[in-house]
Amino acid sequence: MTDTIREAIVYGQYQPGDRLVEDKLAEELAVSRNPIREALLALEGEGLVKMVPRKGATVAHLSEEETREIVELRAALEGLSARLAARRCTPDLGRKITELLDRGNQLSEKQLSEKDDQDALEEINREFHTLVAEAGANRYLADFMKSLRYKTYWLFGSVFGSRAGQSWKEHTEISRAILAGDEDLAAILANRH
Amino acid sequence: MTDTIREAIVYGQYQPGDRLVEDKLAEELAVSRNPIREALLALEGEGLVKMVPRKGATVAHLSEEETREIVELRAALEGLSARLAARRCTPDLGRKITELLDRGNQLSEKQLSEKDDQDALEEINREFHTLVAEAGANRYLADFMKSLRYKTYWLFGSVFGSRAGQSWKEHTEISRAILAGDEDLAAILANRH
DNA sequence: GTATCGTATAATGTCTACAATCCCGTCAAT
DNA sequence: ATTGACGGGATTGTAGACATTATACGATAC
Repeated sequence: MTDTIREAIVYGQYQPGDRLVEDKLAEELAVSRNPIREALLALEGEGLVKMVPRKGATVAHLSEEETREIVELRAALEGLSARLAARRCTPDLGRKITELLDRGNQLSEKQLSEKDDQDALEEINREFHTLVAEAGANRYLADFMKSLRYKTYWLFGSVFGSRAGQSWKEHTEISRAILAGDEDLAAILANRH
Repeated sequence: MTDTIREAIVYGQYQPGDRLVEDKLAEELAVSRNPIREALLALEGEGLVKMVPRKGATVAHLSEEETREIVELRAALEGLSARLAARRCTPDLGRKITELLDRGNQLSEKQLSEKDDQDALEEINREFHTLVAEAGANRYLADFMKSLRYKTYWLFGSVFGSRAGQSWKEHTEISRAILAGDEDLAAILANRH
């Protein structure tokens, strides 16, 4: 239920500022209001929904200010995450990362015109970040970054495709620094990324 | 409702691992199960409660591993927060911080044996961190750190009192770095703190 | 014509009831 | 004695109904 509504928001089915009326959602999704309320509450915790007591829920409307804050924070935390990964990366995870890198490189060498390829690359992108977070061995950081990534995708989803190739090159460099255990370099690269 | 349960957890009324049965909580707090469910859901989002579908909610049980992760993350983020504060601190906020520092210093010079004084100092401590977060001008970071602070208090609440004096000296130094706009120093000091 | 008050409507907050599921203890069969 | 099936009790998930409150619109007074 939560996932259904979240995707509807992230994929743009509901626009920022739209009211999310419990009765209507309940009818559309063919459940009672109770599960809807719980889903909205969870989404509020993630920052995608804004709830005002006695007034109802709306899709969160991120001001430029907040957008800046999210991007800034994500940049800083990607840096921190990469630093921790460089410090702690186990051989096993290192192998997985290089493996994923190979797959990504193969894909990005092909022409990127096809929709399927782009989707696949995005999926690999996500996996890459997940692996780095795992290597950092800090679940709280990993969870928080996951929600931040959701939000940046939400904010900039449309322009991701065009940067996919560039993005992948940067991943390669970051990985190299992580595998070499160079904390500072990994942090700087990831921050810029 | 949420606040009531959270405090009961943070102040140790419910121990980690304890089951939180909706019916019983509902009866104790004299409401129906519905508000309870919503509160538990919110607390799960904060990480104080663990919910398993169809099995129920328990007070989260933080392993040593997780404790380490929380402390590590908080240290890093306090550093980041102080860095941002040093970069962005407005004159107005600067005044407020020095003001708060004075009040804190006055209090910490008195003997700290009295319970009231300790409580007051803790309150000022909280305000200090809140001000620094505000100066950093990043609400997402500020919110996240607030929940981290809740958790560290929960984990180490009992030993806070003894460190209050020491802690306050460190605050003074951090403030000085922030007001001077020295990002690196502020970050390092706050990280260590 | 404007402002204010009252009422109607719509939406949220809460409660009670019921259905679905899980857990534990008992009992029988091998 | 151990394992597996079966009930009973407890607990969660969901539905529907009621109470409470915010908002919008219209009527009335000035």
